[in-house]
Amino acid sequence: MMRSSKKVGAQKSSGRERQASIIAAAAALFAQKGFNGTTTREIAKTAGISEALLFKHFPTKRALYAAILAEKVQLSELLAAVQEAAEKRDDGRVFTLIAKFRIHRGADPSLLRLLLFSALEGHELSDMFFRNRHRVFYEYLAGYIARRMEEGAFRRVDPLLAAQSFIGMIVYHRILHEIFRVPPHCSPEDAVAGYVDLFLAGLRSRSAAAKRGIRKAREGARPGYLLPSGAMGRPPGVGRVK
Amino acid sequence: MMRSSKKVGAQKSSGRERQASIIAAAAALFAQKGFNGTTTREIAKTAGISEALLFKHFPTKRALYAAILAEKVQLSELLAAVQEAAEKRDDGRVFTLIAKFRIHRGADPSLLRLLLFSALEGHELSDMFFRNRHRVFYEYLAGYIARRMEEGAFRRVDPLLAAQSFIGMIVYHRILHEIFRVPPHCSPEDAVAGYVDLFLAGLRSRSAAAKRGIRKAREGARPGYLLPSGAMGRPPGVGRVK
DNA sequence: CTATCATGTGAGTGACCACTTACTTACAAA
DNA sequence: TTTGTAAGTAAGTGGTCACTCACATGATAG
Repeated sequence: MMRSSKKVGAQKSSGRERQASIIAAAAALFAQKGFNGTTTREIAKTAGISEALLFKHFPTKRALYAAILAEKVQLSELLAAVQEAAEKRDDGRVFTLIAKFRIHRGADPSLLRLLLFSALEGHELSDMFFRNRHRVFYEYLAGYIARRMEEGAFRRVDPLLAAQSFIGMIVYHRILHEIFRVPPHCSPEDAVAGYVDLFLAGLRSRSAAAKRGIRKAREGARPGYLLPSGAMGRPPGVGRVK
Repeated sequence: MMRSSKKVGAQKSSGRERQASIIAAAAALFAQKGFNGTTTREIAKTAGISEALLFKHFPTKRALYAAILAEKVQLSELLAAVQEAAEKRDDGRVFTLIAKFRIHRGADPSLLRLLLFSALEGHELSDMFFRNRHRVFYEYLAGYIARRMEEGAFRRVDPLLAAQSFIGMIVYHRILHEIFRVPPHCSPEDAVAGYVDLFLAGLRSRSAAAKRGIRKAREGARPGYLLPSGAMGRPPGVGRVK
């Protein structure tokens, strides 16, 4: 009864803004400590609001998590740049662009942690997340490599395996430094150059002699590495999700 | 008062056996669900004992976790086999052995999960774990690659970066299949062969012409990749994290 | 037989968790 | 001014967590 202007709390924001600030706070915490390691109280405090308000925006903690994952699944402008280099058959540029992008730019440091956490914790959205955001790269790459093989520029190898190798180098590089905190022993630029050089050298035709004889395609049981047609569908229904 | 022969529980075991069975149960659960995602009740139940007994063997949940990590840090018999191939300069065998070992044999499936979980959750033993069990491989490899470079068998590249690339391919392969549950698209043998082929092709001297002229070592500003002197010396101070 | 002691347990304990309830406040349309 | 409603909160609630305590059991040494 004797309360006048006691409670101040957060000033009012529109639902959208508030939702965004909650997601930002939660993403940082989940990336740092995982889903089970983060409490809703912490999230609310970080976002500067009460726990109750948090639950007015997201019905459960899991729904909030799902919203974060869904939001992070926007694909980058990277593919356009790569596409251009790919059409010019500039192999060095194609792989350098991808490596550079994933190593310094576009490398939201919390994203890798979030992704690993969600996969390890068996979150049901992890698959979708992984498939849209990550797999796209190496399926696209596999398509490019297969094309260059047909053209005789690359040796015949399993293109999907080759693409995985390249992405593997890059991702492991990040895991080493971002997750295991291994201090870098050379500049990011040198690392990118080193990976691309090593990988391309392994792919290029050793001698022009290999150029004919491609049609044979002895791979036999090649699975399905032909370019994911509709690579990124619409982000599946996120809001609710139990 | 009316109790007569009610409680049966586990039959008595020696402290050692019991401790081992607790560790086994806990390791499986931690690997599956992480530290925060696993309850001591579950662990006790899986081990077939009461929670109270669990806490008689390990003072805290964290101590139990530490015991598991410490136990998993025994290094394998792998290095001996590799050493032999290395002395014969059998490059293919060296890399195939390592890849094979890490891909099908000696690949305790829970180990990768445990390692990733502990790194993500910032457990203080993660550093030690990683350094002893994992880093050894690529530091050893870097040494071997550097030697083969000196001998003119490999192109001049940054040996540590090359070693990381190779381990990266292999580890990413496992992460893809064990963590993200991507179905394998070829047999493990083909995968191993593919990775080794790709990697070695990238390393080998393109032409014999390169063989002389190594002494020049035009790298100029080469950083510090000269054979980790005491390959597994004391770790660089990485040990923060609560 | 009995005292000892490691091995074992059921039944807690306080702390903290995700989530709810009952309420207030600010603001804009009527 | 009234009033409808979205934005906001303090103070819970039941359940679960890591961890404890008082006591039971059984093998064995004297």
